[in-house]
Amino acid sequence: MLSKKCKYAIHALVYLAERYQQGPVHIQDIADSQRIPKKFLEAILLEMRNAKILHSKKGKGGGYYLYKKPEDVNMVEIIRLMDGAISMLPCVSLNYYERCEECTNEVTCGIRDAFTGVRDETLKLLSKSTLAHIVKRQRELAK
Amino acid sequence: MLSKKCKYAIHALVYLAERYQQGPVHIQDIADSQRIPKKFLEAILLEMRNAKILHSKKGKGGGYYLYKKPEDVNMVEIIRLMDGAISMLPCVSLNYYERCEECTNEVTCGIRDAFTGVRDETLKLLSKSTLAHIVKRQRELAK
DNA sequence: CCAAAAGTCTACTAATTCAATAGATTATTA
DNA sequence: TAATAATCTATTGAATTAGTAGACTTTTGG
Repeated sequence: MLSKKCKYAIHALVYLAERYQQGPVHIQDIADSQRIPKKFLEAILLEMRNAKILHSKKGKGGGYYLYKKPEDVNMVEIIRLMDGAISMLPCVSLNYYERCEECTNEVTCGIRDAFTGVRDETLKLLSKSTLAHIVKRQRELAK
Repeated sequence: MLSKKCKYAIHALVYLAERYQQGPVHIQDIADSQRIPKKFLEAILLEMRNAKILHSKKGKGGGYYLYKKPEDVNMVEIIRLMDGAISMLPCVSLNYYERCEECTNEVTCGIRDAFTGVRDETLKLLSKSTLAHIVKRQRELAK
């Protein structure tokens, strides 16, 4: 399950993607519309800013806006940033690999196969899922 | 990520599957070989017993053994039992569905699509991954 | 038949992670 | 230059996960 933080991040990003190239959006505006605690959202946006996904503008008329193009931001990137590994087992993770403590011998472990497959499929699907796709889909559904 | 509990459960099951139809195995034996805290393992095995995956025999010469056939126990069943939902979002879960709090309108939510796809693929792969497969794979790798 | 073995059950406690809040600070611009 | 809005540091509270303790029950081999 994705954490609340990650879900908040996705919703905030979609909101910003819907307003791409329309100037900065206030944190307060995002917080209100997406029902996210403002202070928590601040931290989340800041993290995405540091990851160069968002930019911000301080002072009057400031706020946050997408730095990357909506078609260049996919779910894999967001989940990794917010929650860490995509895979279900650390010993199968590409970006957050860790040796399985409970594994006596990783080489002969028959469990990893299935989870490697799941990881690959998940990455394939989620990397295709971009903010641009989501916004498009949203607009179709709203008709 | 799967919880430790779930990983312990999988390892214990694989261990028992390797010894299928060879009589009951002591909790202590499983705990020692798989490096699982015994008391914690007790609770895990009990849960799987209540789910009719395992059977147990009390008293001297007792222990736990697989009740279901190794080819009939797959990863989906174990993960659901130990950790709950397989899907990454509650609003996309088949067995643990919950309305997304942060979703203003679930019907027009463009986020769900991708995660529905991930759920389906994950279920497909993990339901094919049975104890029998894992043991077989393990024996091949050990050669 | 009874003592030892081994699972069962209830109830905690500790540790970690997740979620949220508070408040002071800095930068910007109208 | 005052108001606005993001930035940063630090903490707190809540929930979940992991692990422990100990008494109880059942079974069976000698």
